[in-house]
Amino acid sequence: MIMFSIRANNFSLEQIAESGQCFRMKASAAKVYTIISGDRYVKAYQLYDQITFSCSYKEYEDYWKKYLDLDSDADYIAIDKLINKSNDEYIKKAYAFGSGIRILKQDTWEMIISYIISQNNNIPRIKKTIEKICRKYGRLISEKDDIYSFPTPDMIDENTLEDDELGLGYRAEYLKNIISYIKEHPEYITTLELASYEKAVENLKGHKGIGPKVSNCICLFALHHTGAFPIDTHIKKIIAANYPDGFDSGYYGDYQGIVQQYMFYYDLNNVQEEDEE
DNA sequence: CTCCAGGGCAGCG
DNA sequence: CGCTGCCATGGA
Repeated sequence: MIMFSIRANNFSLEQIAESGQCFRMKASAAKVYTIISGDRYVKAYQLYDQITFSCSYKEYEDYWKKYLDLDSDADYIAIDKLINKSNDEYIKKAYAFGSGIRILKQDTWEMIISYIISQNNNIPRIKKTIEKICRKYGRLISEKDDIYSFPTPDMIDENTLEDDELGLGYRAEYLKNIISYIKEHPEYITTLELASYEKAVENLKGHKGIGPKVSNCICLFALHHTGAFPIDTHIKKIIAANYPDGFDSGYYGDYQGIVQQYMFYYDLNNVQEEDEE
């Protein structure tokens, strides 16, 4: 098998997989993570700061390096300094807990669909629904590992999205609308990727089923606008419990999206303590 | 049984 | 503008 290794700080496959920003990354019993994006996949294994990938150096350089945000080490050094010099004890705890998180650069089309599904939904069910969509419309890309691609727009028949097996509920109509729109405007995704953060958010919000939260998630996890700060139920809960005078995400400027992810991950995975008051 | 989940929309004022 | 009730689905 072709393999390739790198070393990295501020990087944890486990934390990224459990961070809730990606829905198709999963670990096998041997702590080997399968990372899937569009019609590609790679397996990765981490021992301390060494990460080994089941792909060639070229494939890593061409795609996975950027996908995993491993070309942005300087940003994570900068945010480490920014958090350490602040006096925000909650953020310091959240950062200490999840400092191996990176903001992935995921496929734009895949994130549009995934985050529309995510609304008023929970992570395990979001993952199941996306898996069903891939099996229903996607292509078998690994028989050995039983992996299906995320379908492209033309692989999806909008008229079957309401099938009970998918369990999309009222979200089926939202998907139908955006998929039809993208089929009629093939340049849409590229236009989004070239747009500024402000224009991308506004444009995304113009579609049914995409509001402030979903649009900011797409901006953060696909378009890599790390100044985006999606506010969901967890972030609201964190702010209510820890910031009686409100939370000024602007302090972290272009890195506030990364801070948001530390907060989210800490709230999601640090289950002991908390819940007093 | 109720409550909740990476919210958004329509319909108000 | 901001606020409120409703929206499908499934797991706890």
